[in-house]
Amino acid sequence: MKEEGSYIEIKEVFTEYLKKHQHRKTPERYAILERIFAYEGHFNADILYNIMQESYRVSLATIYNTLELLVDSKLIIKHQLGSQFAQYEKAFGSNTHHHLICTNCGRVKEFSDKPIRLAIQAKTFVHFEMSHYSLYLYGLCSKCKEPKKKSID
Amino acid sequence: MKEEGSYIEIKEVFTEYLKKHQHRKTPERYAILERIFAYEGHFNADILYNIMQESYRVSLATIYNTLELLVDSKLIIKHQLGSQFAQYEKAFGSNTHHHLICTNCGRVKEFSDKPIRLAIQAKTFVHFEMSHYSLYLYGLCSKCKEPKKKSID
DNA sequence: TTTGTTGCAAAACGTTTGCAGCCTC
DNA sequence: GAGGCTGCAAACGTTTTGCAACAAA
Repeated sequence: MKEEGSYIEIKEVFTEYLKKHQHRKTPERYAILERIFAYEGHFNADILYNIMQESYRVSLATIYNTLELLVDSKLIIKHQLGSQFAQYEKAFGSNTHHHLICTNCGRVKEFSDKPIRLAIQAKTFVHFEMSHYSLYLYGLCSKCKEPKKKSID
Repeated sequence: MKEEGSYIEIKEVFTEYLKKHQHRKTPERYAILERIFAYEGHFNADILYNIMQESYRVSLATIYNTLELLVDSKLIIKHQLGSQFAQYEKAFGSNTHHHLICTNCGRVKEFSDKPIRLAIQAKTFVHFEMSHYSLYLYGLCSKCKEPKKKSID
């Protein structure tokens, strides 16, 4: 897995993708990519839309359009973490991680685990070519497990 | 993990759950459970609604209500496999399995893998109590990978 | 110049909710 | 009989779509 750090590199990957698929290199698309690059953590279309208003004004339709391109170009990952709306996160710059989802409050936390990662990566299929994966562990977070004890968290 | 086979046993589990949570034992709820018990594979609320019309007529609202109870009672598992709508499957009668999802055609296949299962089950958290998990592997199925070669599958 | 892309608003989609009547407890 | 559950339809929130204007190629 290549470690892609700078925005310049990410931008190049996106440009290559757009060129290859004969999509246009619009300022909106790069503005969105730039904003995502600077954003830490999970986000959804609405959050991104609100953030964008500060810098480069784009419509929700364009947000969705661009998110789809970014997912297809493997620059971001789309999650459906149980809620109605899709959540996204950068696919570059950070290590593979999994998600803990509290079935009571919906809170999402990330964690990494080498044995799990290795076990999954070791798996190969004759009739399937894996590109990426998502592991979601559901359960109760500390707050919902022990409601009597006030955790600051 | 206890192997629950017959509908009688499943029904008992559900009855226990309803009793414990002071929910009423309505004919609609049992009719839905019975239909799910007989159904093979993944389904969603709409599919279930259509199937139900053949035997016991219930409204979509009741379908959703009952699905939530069944999820809560751990008799079925809810998945968000990338699409807009939730998919469900029985949590009884079959082994733990994971999902292969084709990013091109959306086809879903199941597979089992002991090393992966053990690695995940070995993981414990101080501030999180795992109840269940979902592993989704995304990629290209044989049909979408080699479109020239006709696979019978 | 061509045609993909944009913004806007309306539509679509799965799911949830409000409410009157019903039925379990 | 009280109150949870049902069916129905309307409401909801996210995502998609239709269309005219725009701009990248």
